[in-house]
Amino acid sequence: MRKLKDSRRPEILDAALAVAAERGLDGVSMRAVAQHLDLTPMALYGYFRSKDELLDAVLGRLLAEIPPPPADLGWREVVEHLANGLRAVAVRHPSALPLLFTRPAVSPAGVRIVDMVYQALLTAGVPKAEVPRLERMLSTFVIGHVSSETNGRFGTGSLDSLARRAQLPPEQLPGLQALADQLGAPVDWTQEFRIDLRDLCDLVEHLVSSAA
Amino acid sequence: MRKLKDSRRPEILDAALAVAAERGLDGVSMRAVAQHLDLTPMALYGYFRSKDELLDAVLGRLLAEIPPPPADLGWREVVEHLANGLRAVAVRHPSALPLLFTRPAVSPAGVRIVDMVYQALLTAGVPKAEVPRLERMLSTFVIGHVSSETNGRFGTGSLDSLARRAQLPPEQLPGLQALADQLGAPVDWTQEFRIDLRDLCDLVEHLVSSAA
DNA sequence: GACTGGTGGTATACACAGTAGACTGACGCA
DNA sequence: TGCGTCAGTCTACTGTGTATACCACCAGTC
Repeated sequence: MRKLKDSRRPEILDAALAVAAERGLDGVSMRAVAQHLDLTPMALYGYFRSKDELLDAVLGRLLAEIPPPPADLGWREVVEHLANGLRAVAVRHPSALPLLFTRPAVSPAGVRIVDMVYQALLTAGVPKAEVPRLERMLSTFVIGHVSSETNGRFGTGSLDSLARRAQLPPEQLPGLQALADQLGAPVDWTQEFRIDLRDLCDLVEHLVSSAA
Repeated sequence: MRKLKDSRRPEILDAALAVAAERGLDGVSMRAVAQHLDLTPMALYGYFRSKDELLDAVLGRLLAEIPPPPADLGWREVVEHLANGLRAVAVRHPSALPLLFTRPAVSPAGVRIVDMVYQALLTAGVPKAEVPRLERMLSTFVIGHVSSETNGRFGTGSLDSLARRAQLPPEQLPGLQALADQLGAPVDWTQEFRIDLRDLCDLVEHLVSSAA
């Protein structure tokens, strides 16, 4: 296993993000990244053993962009800070975001974030045995929401939802029919994200108080 | 835009799933699927306009595998039925699962499922204006959990979590340290999924009662 | 019987992907 | 002077999605 250089690794990750922004994640090829740096593709293999490893590093870079929360925050604020931090990253790098759900976050930055959530839940009074589960639930929601938002699972507006309905006879979709007027309205995703998060923190608090 | 044949579409989707099971989702190439059917790759283009369209159809097939809930279930049971149905699909086709989060579910089967959740929430007494949000929250969790479980975001066991910790000095990870004994234990994902879902349904009920 | 149109494929070819392997040139140090 | 390491190049192989062109068959219909 040959040793890898690391001098220009950050530069390469930036190039990969730039390419992703310009041509989408599928456009991130070794050739494209190399070209962005005026290099040959094979030069990258001195820094990353494979394309997969490069993409893992890109994900690590994304997570590292989340600023650490100030020390004096309460547990809810910590959770919100981290969640909003991830969402801000998503806004900055929407096209790179699918990485979040397609590969495990094994980078140091990822571990650090999980640890902060653990601490937050512990100070909230969650029993030790429940902490890992609730961390998984929260992170699943946050990553899932942010990812759905940017990759289109939540639909790209009313036009889309109308088109989907048209595939089936309306009488087979009573729920959609009953909600016809709600579904046309545009959604403020930032607000929805905040409310969902508040609800989930309420849930945590509820579990704490009912366990006591 | 040429018209597509549909006679052998199901057969092709089965072949794609079989290839995914054998060689992983990345192994699903037009050539591999064709070979599985003793065809040339180009024969598939009579049935699907592109590989993307084929994969969308595979996702539709997965969702169509979820059995419709019996008519006499309460709203919580409907939600649980659908959630467990999706999870069962995930167990049957783990390697195809990343499709769930990487492309929007625009198939009729997907629309039908969303509609059933809408109906469930309405009968639960959720105000119309809140229904779409809660559906998104629930589906985000369900898809996210199932997807995390099968694609490894939840880690592949204690060995993995130990390895992750080793990347950083332990004194930087007080949360992980405090939970050392919990984190080694194996997790019953089926149970965790059920408990999470129960908690989320409790949350829905709480919102209903506090809105009244 | 010839003509037409649709169905269900094949054959060939192109541009692009990841990456193995061998190589080149520059630089620091003995 | 010569050796080792670093940084990057060049070439080539295999595999990918898919456009274009073609062919064989079979049901009607004039």
